[in-house]
Amino acid sequence: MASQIPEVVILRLPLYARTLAALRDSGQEVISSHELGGKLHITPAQIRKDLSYFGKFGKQGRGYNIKRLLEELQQILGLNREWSMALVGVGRLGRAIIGYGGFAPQGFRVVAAFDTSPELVGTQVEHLIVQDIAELGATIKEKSVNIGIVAVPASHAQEVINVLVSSGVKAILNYAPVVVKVPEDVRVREIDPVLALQSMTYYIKKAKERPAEAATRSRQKRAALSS
Amino acid sequence: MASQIPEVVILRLPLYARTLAALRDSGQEVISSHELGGKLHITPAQIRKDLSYFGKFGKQGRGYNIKRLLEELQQILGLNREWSMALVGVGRLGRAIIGYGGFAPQGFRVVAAFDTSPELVGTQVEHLIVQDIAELGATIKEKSVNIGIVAVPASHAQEVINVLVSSGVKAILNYAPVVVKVPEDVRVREIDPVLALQSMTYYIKKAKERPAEAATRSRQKRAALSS
DNA sequence: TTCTGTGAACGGATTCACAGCA
DNA sequence: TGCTGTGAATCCGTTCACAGAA
Repeated sequence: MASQIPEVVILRLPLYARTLAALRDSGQEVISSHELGGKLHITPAQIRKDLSYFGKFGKQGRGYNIKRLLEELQQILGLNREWSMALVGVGRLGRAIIGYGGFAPQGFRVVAAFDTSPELVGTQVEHLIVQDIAELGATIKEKSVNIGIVAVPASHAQEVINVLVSSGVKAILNYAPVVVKVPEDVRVREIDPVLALQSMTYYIKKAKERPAEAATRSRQKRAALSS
Repeated sequence: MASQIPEVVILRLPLYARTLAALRDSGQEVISSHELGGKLHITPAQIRKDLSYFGKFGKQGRGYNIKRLLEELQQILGLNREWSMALVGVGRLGRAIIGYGGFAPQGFRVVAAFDTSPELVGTQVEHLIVQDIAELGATIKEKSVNIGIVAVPASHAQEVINVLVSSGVKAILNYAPVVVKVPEDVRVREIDPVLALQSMTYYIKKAKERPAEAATRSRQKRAALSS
């Protein structure tokens, strides 16, 4: 029963959490769904409905206590702990991922890096020693890794993901430009800047072809902008 | 009139194009909506409906000619040309973006890089000389840049995007973890691996709390898997 | 008043189902 | 027989609108 929460809702929660964290750091204590919606281009009703799946966090007439709501969201999303991740593929992209400073402050840590290349295995990249992919299963158990990051060429992504999945990983951040097959209980998120670009070019092209009505286009649902 | 094509459809087209390109390279000549759907976890009906917004590209009883359909999609998306991009923010992330090998083969080229730091301006990064952001407007016109890439800290993203927009850029790839405000006729795509991770942790956490029904969860629409 | 929480109404994307062509 | 193209039906997320608490 209960909890069949739409996936889109889950995708928006981290956005709320991020924004609330920034507001908290700026010293603000309370926010209304209207004001939060203004910042995120989301309607106030949407935000209230999303939150209502998880409980009643607001006060009528006032809004939401930022600190309180943030803590609730972190609890819901599991952000009040550290998550260990294993990276596969220590090429140029993989190295950039290891060096990316955005993960650690949010509690995500790359604790192991794997590759197949004999030249790479054994070498040090930042704080990690590159391991052979044969050791993946053992290391994942040993270091309680929950998340895999795939940064290998598209042609090898599926096999790498098979190894991750058979080692028990349930969440994969996939930088390889392919849609992969995974069991029902494994989540994959694709990070692909090229796909993002290729959908934007459609709109640039269209606007150039018919410049007159450029602004008529429907955008994502129009946010009720605050005052 | 006409063309109010849902944005989700446009987001799927590059996926189709990518897959068709791989099939073409593998020598396959024809594909059915059923087979293509199997590779992408998309229902055959969805694919046929998506394509029907743009024309009739298939042959009943046979399927789609891969080369032909790919060319059509490239035409529709504007992928049959080069696109010039300007990068703002030459920190660690910015440098990784400049060095990323995935853009060029798809016709996307970073032709200028900007920063505000006096230490960086004038230095060379790969094939580019870092320019002061004050030169952005002029360079964008000069080099016919259509796309901006933002790789600055969240706190500066909005102002950088304001500059890009006022220089005429209509598409922005935003690596900064903030939702920014842009005019109706400007497209923004966020690239944020942390948000992607933070929504997956929800499911990992949930599965651990109620392991019994882990596999019961509804996934994204179940694809009718091929044979 | 102000703003939340929520059932009901709505709207739009997905899926169905079938006519029709190869 | 096989598979496309597409109106119709369905499903599901979004928005509405209002009761009710502060």
